[in-house]
Amino acid sequence: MAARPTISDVAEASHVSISTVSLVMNGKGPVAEATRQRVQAAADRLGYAPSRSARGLAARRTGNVGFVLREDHFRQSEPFYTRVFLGAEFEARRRGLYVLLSTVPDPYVPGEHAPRFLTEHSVDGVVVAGGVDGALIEQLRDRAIPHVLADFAWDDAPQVSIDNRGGAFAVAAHVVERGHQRVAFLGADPTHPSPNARRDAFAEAMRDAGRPIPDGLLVTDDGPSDRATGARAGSALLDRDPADRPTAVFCANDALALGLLDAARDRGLRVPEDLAVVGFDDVEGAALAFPPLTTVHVHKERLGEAALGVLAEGVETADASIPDATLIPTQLVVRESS
Amino acid sequence: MAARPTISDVAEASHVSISTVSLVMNGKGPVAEATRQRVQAAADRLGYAPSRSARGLAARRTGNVGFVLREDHFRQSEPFYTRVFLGAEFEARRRGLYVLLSTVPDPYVPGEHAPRFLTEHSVDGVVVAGGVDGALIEQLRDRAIPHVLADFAWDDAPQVSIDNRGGAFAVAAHVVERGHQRVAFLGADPTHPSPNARRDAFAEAMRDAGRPIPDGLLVTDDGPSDRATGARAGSALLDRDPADRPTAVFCANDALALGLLDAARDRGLRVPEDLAVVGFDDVEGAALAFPPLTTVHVHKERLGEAALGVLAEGVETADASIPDATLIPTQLVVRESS
DNA sequence: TTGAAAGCGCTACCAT
DNA sequence: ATGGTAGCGCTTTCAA
Repeated sequence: MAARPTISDVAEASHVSISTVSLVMNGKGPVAEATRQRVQAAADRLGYAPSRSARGLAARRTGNVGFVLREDHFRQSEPFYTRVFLGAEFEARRRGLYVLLSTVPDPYVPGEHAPRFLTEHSVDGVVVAGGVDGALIEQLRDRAIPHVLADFAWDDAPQVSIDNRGGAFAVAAHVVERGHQRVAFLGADPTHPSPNARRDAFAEAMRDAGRPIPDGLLVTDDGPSDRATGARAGSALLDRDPADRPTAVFCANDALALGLLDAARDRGLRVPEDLAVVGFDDVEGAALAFPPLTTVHVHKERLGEAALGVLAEGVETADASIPDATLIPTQLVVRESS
Repeated sequence: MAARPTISDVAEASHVSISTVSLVMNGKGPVAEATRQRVQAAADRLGYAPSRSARGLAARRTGNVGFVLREDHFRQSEPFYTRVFLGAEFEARRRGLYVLLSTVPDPYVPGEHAPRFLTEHSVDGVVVAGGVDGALIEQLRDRAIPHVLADFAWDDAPQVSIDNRGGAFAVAAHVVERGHQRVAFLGADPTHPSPNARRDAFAEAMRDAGRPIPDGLLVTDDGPSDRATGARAGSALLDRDPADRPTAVFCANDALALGLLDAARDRGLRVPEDLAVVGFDDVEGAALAFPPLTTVHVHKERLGEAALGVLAEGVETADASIPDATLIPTQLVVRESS
């Protein structure tokens, strides 16, 4: 196998200097159209691709971005953040960047758990997906590593978020239209802003609709937002006196909703006749649930794309122009559980 | 913020040449213990971390490995390959490598879908997880990029696989012990070696046990190994004449088994009384299924670790010494569906 | 519009 | 056991 072609090979083949080849490859500077084409042709013919290492060394930019998320989020049954990652990777590819994925434990000890690429400065910026220990974000800030949070918030760090408010309002309109009088909200993981935002917006919308949610039916569990929590906290809701048991429950995410469905089934309750259930996120399992779950669709890939885009713009323009917040729209998907 | 320290800073601070610092940082060559410690101390004090780019450029190794899997495998509801990736990432971290994750579509067109890091030569080797288009593997071979397949096989490419045979034998022993006389096997995705290996081993074991599986009960669907296929192909199995409807079904993976549970529920069959169901993989959802699924546990992280380990060894020793095959053990987990 | 040349920070070879 | 030094392949002034 011939050795990998270098910029000099291309320069030689197209009878120009390596400087010119560099300009062409980066689409910079003023280059005569004829020259550009000749160089490009030679590069294509030789199968030339610039060396990342050399480029990184000379330009002081690595061309890598980090993507960090909490380990338990990555392992969780429904691939929410996996899809956020896919979106980020897609956008990175478009921009010629590589994504280094790393998970961090919770709690996070900066000195011990820091992703290698942080300590080694081998990324130009970092996307943080979902809730993580604030220590990580502060470490990023202290080291002056550009970062964007996707579906999370911390101090005034730049973020890209889901339109939780819009989704919650749509759900409220839906349950009101269905005529439900006793409606509950079930949330969890109070350290994450999304469940709380959904709760507050939902409570507000129901109040606006003249059906304020009584205190006892507005529950936020301390556990993680997973199916087990949904089953447990949901059970408490369903075991209330039948007279004030809710006829509809809006869960802060699909995992909780699936757990609630488990609890309903255990009690022989029919869904949606005896109990309407609505989730949030629209994960894969929502449509496969029994019955298929009414939920708020979140475009996860787009969230990742947006986060990476915002980060990349900030890194390229090298100023502090990372916008404070970007909102990814949501959409109610009515299936059979409500 | 002070500029990032370089090797020269460390050399200066510890009164040695940069060559010596390099040796120390790489744990190579003969260096006096006193010198080593002095250098190390200076490096720590300055917060020095070698530049990846410079190192890669000089050493002609990038320190990156690629991790490729099919896009639909990555998005799928149960995070099987996600966990394989976690294992690989863990092992990579131990070895000071970065992992670049990329998905490829299926079918795969080499010229069009090749992960960037392949064409840009920015990885030292690649782990391929799960079934992918053979064209990808041939491209790897043609470009002489070291690679290891995890849970897949193609020609004589080095691979790390699951002990499908051992798992299938354990399942056979289990259903025989439970006294089942009419047992079926349900597989899918015939292009992947694992379902087929599970089928063949299971058939062999049942034959050995004097309960050969009749042809009609040994089904391999052409569809993907997912829940929808399980429901569809499972329905066909359950709609057979009651006289020869199976009393137990071993599914090639958990997704199929969950689909079969859906089909059984639709028909009002009780599990395990009317129908015993056994899966394979032990994904998150298996324990949460209704009823909890008996299945064969696969240590997914270990699969990833092993694949990365094998790859790294091969890359480091730079010879063709990548072993042909490594086997990751499995274990039967009996829950309530059988 | 193009070219020459000076690094970027490191590894590895050859001296000493 | 340690140091000097020549690149690795590229970007980026600065000149022409």
